[in-house]
Amino acid sequence: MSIYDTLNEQQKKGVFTAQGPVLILAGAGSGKTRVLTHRIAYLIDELGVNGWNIMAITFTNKAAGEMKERVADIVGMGSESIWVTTFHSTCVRILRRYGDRLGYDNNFTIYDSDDQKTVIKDICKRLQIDTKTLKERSILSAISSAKDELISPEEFGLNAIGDYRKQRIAQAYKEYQAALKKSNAMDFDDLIMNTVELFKTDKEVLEGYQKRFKYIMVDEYQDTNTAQFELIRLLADAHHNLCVVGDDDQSIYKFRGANIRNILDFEKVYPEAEVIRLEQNYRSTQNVLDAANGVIRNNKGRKRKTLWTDKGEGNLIHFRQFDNAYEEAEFVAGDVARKKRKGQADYGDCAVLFRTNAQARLLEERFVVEGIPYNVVGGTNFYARREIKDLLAYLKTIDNGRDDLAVKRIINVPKRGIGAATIAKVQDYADMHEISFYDALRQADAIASIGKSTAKLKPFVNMIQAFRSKLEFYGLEDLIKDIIETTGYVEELEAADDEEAGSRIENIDELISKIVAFEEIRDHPSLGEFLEEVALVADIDNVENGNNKVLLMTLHSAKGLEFSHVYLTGMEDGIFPSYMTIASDDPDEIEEERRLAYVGITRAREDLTLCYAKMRMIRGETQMNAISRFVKEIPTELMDNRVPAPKHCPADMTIPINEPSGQPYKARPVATLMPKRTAAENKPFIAGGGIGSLSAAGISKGIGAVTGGKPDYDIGDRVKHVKYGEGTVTDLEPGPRDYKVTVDFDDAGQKIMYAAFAKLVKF
DNA sequence: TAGTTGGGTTTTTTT
DNA sequence: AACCCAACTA
Repeated sequence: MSIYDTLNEQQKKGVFTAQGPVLILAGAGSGKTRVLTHRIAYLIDELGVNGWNIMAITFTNKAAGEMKERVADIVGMGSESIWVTTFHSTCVRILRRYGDRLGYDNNFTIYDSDDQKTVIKDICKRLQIDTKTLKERSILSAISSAKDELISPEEFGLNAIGDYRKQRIAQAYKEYQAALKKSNAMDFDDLIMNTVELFKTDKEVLEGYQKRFKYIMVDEYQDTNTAQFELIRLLADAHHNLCVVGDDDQSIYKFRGANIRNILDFEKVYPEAEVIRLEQNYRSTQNVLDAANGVIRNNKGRKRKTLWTDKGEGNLIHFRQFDNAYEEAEFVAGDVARKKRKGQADYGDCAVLFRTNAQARLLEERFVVEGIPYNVVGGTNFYARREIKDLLAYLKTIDNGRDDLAVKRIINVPKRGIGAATIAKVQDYADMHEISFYDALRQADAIASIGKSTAKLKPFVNMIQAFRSKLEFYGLEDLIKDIIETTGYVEELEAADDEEAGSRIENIDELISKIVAFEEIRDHPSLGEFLEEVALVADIDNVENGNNKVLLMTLHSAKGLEFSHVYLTGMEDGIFPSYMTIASDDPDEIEEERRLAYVGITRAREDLTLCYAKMRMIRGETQMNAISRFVKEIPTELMDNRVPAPKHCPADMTIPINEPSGQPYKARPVATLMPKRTAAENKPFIAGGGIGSLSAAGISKGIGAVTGGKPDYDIGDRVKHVKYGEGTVTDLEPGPRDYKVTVDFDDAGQKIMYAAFAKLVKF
């Protein structure tokens, strides 16, 4: 009996074909992760390959972490040394080591989309680009696409000849790259493009990595872009032991540069490639699969694939129609509650999917009312929130003084009376002497034009310098608390005392928790590493399994996940497929949208519910939409089709799909149905959240973040802290928003902390 | 310099 | 509906 016995023939072929290029076309739910993990096990245990020589690339940190775990479970020794990471982390790791060969400092900063926007705005001003006709957003997306295709600013300029608009973008692109380099910063796309550049210009580096990575595997291959493919191609060039796994039907990231040709043309690039199809689905019932197949068969130009399962037919697909989005949300939350009550499903078995993040709002409110624990994945990234970005900017300034953006962000936050005029003068001085903004600040005395304001700049510089020198002696937790204390950041928020301030403070507490957690996990936690980790996390990465909450997320976020019970909401033409793709003359766009529907449907193991709302408020406008064409592509015999019965009717009523207006169900006026609740009114209902909560600010902050209550320990009690170990409580006093507890730890000495996130356990 | 207000804009998806 | 920005006022 070996671990490979449970694999089917095709899966075995995928595992045992270790040499040469391999393309595994893996339908949804066909066990591709099992193939990858067993393949790694086979390489190590049977072929004696050193884990050091294996690289597996995934798209999210979450997927990477899970793969690492599963490999460790089945491989005896040597799984620790395998590189299992995302494209972006891989590139950062390489560039941290060799970035200097491209003219960057190895402690470069990673810019997020917010930072990019700030940079491009400034450039548009300088180049006098009229942002009415040429939007910053379009410029950035043009730059991003160029980088995905490995097109340099120079090349972009050459292609732009004769096209004024393109020429302007080319200028902006050039300026943008210069600005980033000057700030010692890279954006997401640079990480990939620069690594490719490094490999192409530096044989020594490339050969080093080629020698190391004898076996390379790429997951979600259909979502790779041209630059990522080139990166992989270069790495695999010495050994050709490249195994890619993907499903062209699940390619949903074209807007991010994913090049579907990578998968469709794999055999052209590697004519000797072995192609393996995984067509047995182990996830869903026949009905779910038939529904998925019914939709996806309307796409042209896909690789032939027929998914089958030996599971039974299972439940019919439920199709539910509502008058408006409030009723839809009411139904979904109610249905989850009903299933829970009847023991048909637990919260953690359910997921609610939608096309756009904005749709989460109503659903969330309804889940709060019902008291159902849930998590919203995505929306505004935790690290993109203002207060978090502010504090991170302090950390970045301390870590990399060349990051002008970070310095400018915080120089007057909290208010120090340093205004735009002063900043402009400092910048002029910096430009003149070709030094960074921060270095210019340090020489403020020499800037004649500033005058009195010099007195305001000096304390700022001194403060940053002090943080830097103190960092030699204390850890990141002490640093962030010192920053908050010294700058009075939280104090200012407390003074503001509005509703938002409360949730901002909670977010800051959560940031501190994340820093504490980071320091616990790492052996030698450094500031740079923390900032790097933070820059590369995706929302989905923080979703914990096993805390039994309903997950609310976009269809995109749901890729790669599976749930027993899935709700697809907003099944309306104009929402899904989105209006943009319907209006587009490019038929490929609607096909990508259809693939998204395919992804959504195939997330379900047993039970799939599609929801339609006749009316929906979009950007302040009430829209009426037809039933999604994707619903109509599902064979009708697979569906039950009902509108919920009005209160006085005994049973649900069945009506034909094509005549939603035929229903006898009159809604009460929308306004009285579900009056909009303010955040304050929502507070008593708090249900979701918890540490690591990804929910929209304010609505579902967590159990662990509840502040103000008196802890269950007192002065003199012995307590245990997750990091500092055991100690004695020496002081406990009520602070402005939480108890401040002082503990004399046996090993770590005396610490003062807020009770809510100290999480001390009395014993 | 800081805070307010009114007007204009909004890609849908994200590493 | 919500956000962002520019212009205006204190």
